[in-house]
Amino acid sequence: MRHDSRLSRMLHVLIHMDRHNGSATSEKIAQMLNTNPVVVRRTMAGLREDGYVRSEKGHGGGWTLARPLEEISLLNIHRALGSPEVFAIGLAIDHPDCLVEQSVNAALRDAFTEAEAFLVSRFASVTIADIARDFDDRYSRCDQPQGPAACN
Amino acid sequence: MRHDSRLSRMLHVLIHMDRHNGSATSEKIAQMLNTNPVVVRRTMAGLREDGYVRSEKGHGGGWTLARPLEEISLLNIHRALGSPEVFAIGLAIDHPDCLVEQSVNAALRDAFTEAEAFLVSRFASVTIADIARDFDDRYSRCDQPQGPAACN
DNA sequence: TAGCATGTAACTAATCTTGTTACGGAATAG
DNA sequence: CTATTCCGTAACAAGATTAGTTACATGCTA
Repeated sequence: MRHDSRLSRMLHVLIHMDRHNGSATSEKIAQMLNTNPVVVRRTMAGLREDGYVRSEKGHGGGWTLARPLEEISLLNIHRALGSPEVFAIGLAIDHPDCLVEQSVNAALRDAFTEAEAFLVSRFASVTIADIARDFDDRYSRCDQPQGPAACN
Repeated sequence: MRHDSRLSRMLHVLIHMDRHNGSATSEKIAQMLNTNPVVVRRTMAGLREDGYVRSEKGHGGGWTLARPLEEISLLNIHRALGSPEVFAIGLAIDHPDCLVEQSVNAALRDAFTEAEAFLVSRFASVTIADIARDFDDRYSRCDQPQGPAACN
């Protein structure tokens, strides 16, 4: 079962956009994510619709942040991506009328519903600015001579 | 992203096996799950290795419960299935040396780790007998004349 | 108006899971 | 001891989903 890494990727992009503060073309972003411009446009479209980024055409165009990172939570981005399915494990619906299946699914549904509520509240409580601050910490530490080799 | 419904299906099967208490062939189970015998054997193999069911070859063979449902938790079955990935959302690893990616992934990993711990403890606290009891409730209720149409 | 950048549809490729076929081995009935 | 039944497993085919790609239209700016 393959992972959906769009959330991780979008957070990555938004922080880079903020720190480099300027506009970035889909081409540039695609290089950053090891993918291609069309995929970037597809993915960023949701963020634009929800007002977190803006896109401009023509010379000097590209993508820019529409709001400060303090005002964007992980949940906001999750939703902007269409609230993709969180779990890779799901319920069987082979015999919807079977009472055994109903009991099994009710039990599993309870557990997954609670776990998702937990995750959602966690996502709501973290802003991208929080993550960017953590990045600043790492960066200042690795800026030292004895720091890690790669700080791109 | 397609769901892995093996957990739900295996719980379903185990309860049926217990309530009908006798052995069931892969063929029978396959019919119950709208699938085919080879898939059943593949999936049940893990449960057998962990000692929850036994399989016997030849005439009158098939699958039987090796332990009472009281002693089998949802977590046991989850593990017997190889502890499949719980989440459909994952971390991007396009640039492992990029400190921004590291910060993003650290934040996401924290959230997912906690959510998974929650789910695991939930799974550990529910036995299949608990679910079977819930089934008994539903069954006794629907046994009434005014109950649901299908009580297979 | 030339060139750059996004928007989007349509198609291709890669991947993953499930379903299927085929055959081997073990147990049992008769 | 032989035919039948059933599991075990490998190997292959089919189906579904996602990411990647191509192509072309639109819009903006110099």
